[in-house]
Amino acid sequence: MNDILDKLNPAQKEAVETISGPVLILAGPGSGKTRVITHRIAYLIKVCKVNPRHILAVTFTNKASREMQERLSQLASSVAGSITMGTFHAICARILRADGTAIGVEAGFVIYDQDDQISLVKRAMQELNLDPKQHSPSAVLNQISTAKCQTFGPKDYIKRGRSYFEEVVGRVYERYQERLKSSNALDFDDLLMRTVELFRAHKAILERYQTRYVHVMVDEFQDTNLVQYELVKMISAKYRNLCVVGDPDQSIYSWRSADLRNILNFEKDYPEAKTILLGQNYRSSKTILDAASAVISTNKQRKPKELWTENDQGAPVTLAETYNEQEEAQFVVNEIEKLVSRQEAKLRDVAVMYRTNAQSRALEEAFIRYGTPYKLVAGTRFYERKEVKDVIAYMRLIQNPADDISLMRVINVPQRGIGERTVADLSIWAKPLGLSLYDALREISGQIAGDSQKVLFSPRTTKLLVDFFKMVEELKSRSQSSKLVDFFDRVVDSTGFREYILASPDGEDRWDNVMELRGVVKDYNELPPGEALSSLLEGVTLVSDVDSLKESTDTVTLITLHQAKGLEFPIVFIVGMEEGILPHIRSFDDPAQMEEERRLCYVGITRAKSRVYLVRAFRRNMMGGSNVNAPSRFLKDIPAALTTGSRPWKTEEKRIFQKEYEWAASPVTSEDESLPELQAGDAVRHAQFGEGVIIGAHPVRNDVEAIVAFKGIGVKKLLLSFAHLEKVE
DNA sequence: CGAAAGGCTCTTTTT
DNA sequence: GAGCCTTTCG
Repeated sequence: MNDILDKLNPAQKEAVETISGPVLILAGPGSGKTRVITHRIAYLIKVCKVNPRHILAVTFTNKASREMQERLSQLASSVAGSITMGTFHAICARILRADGTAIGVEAGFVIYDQDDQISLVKRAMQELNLDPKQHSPSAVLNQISTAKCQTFGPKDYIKRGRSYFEEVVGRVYERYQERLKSSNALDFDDLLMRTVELFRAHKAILERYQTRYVHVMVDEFQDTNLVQYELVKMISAKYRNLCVVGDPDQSIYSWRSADLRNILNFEKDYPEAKTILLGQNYRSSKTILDAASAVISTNKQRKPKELWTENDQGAPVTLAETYNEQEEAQFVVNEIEKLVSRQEAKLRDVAVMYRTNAQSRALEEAFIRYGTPYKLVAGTRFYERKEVKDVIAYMRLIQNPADDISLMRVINVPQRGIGERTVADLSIWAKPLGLSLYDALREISGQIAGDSQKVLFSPRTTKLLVDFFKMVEELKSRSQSSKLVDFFDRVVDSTGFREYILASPDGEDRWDNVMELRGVVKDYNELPPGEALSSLLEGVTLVSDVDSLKESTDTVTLITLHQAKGLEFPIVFIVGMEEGILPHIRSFDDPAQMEEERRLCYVGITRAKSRVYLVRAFRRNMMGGSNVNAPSRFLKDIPAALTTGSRPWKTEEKRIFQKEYEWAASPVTSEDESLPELQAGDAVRHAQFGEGVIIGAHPVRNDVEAIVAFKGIGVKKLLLSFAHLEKVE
């Protein structure tokens, strides 16, 4: 049994053994946090003989939860499955499905994601005759979300409202909640807020959970918001065995209402709390840890804490400057190829991190051009793709016909002649009758049969509406009887979705996405029909992209800095180390946000075990135009002794001049090897870029890369096997 | 009345 | 460059 404690250092051991009362574990990066949590749970079960049913563990992502389950089953095999583990949202969804009826939440509710939330805000604003140009729906939603994270309902919000804007938001908020209710839907924030509401209103229910969960643990506590903390406090109030784990320096979700004060308040709310610092880093080289510390130590709103490692000094941090984002991507790919060919790393050891999703584009292009396998973690996130959301909306509508948002999404997809105007009219007609849009369709179908004289729509439109209604009814009856996959195929088939997708631009790719969704559907196939559908729908709303990150294949990982939290890689590239990108321009006028950018940079660097590359570009194309960005201020904070490569801020002006000159002049040099049919100096034509001159060429893998200066466009690097250059005389 | 085409504005990060 | 909205055409 002592193997649970054997391989732990003194601080880790203390964290594992302190099982009663409140505990705050401050865990630096790479300090074996996951290990401590899993060992602590194993210790509770195996040594203290705690029934696993009595343990609740909250994680930040589903992936973290799965990983913990896996590690746990190695330590305490058989029982690991029976503890409650998951994200706040997943756990709350479970609680509300079980007990939500007490506060009027029906068990069959659907969960609205951000996309749906925006649609609903727009709809609410429309109903209130508010101009979306005057108040942006996303700003309004933001306010609503913030309010919910502080458990302010519409009434509380309106009471507090001071400005004109808040008055408007209050009205929208009220209407928004009404609409959620009539659609039998909850949004992300509702899952949390309404669970708190449930517990406040029904002490008996709360007590049941309090009695069950004797031991409560929360991971990534620095990124919890007020409702989440409230929830945790309520559930653990009876036994006060609450263990929270976090690192204030890695708090990067304040824009999602995460509140660092939770950590400060924890010590206030639980004066008897024991605080344990995990300061030894087992992940990174000394150099990397020192560089990261140098970056984070500039923050003012922070308690310094001592981090150390017994790992080797390791390689210096590589700083690199490139001309633009294409060259930046090129540099990354070349460097990776070098590492791989020297057998210093496999592709799977490498992650390329960036601040904004848009930055992945240039990287992807370079990876594709060189044929280096990669996987993109976000981009257009899978479940947010139009084609995927559309199919899901069909299924949601079938499961919950009250879901107006889903109905509006699909009623004319593929186009069946039911336009905006018709839907608006339908909505206006349904509202005073208290009908959902779907029930309104049912009424209309009934009227046709009953030959009512009330004619709402033209005969043509009426027929279209009735046809749609009948189709959905038909599918609904299917959903009761068929296996989920058969039902899925039926949906895609009888709605005409398949032909519609295949006929659209990039149809093949989009169809592949639908088929990928079908693969997910298969996982639920063995459940009984009714249950299968609702589990599927909940699953697809609450998963994130990191959750599906597989380690098995040997590819480079492209990932945002936010998503990289909690992961580790031997080799990390951070690109876009520029003012305006990292730190992001939106943080310039707010010192608190600037500190968060710094933490983000810190999180990125500390993901690395052995090598870090910090790359920046002089020029970057953003919204059509091209910008010259100064090097990131974070680069300056890393002592020169820890780095290799150019310190860009010294040579910057010179570089800009040289580079701009070189590019503008596009001199035809003689650095070339000769090509099969083309050589330097040849004039060529390209389908997209027009006419140009070959500047140089060199072999790449089993291909040749040509460098071509195009008239009015600039210099491009092209692989001959792809580019189809045509020689011009 | 719906669909297609052109013009406008803004770009962070996500459970 | 893309999504969103408005205008125009059928």
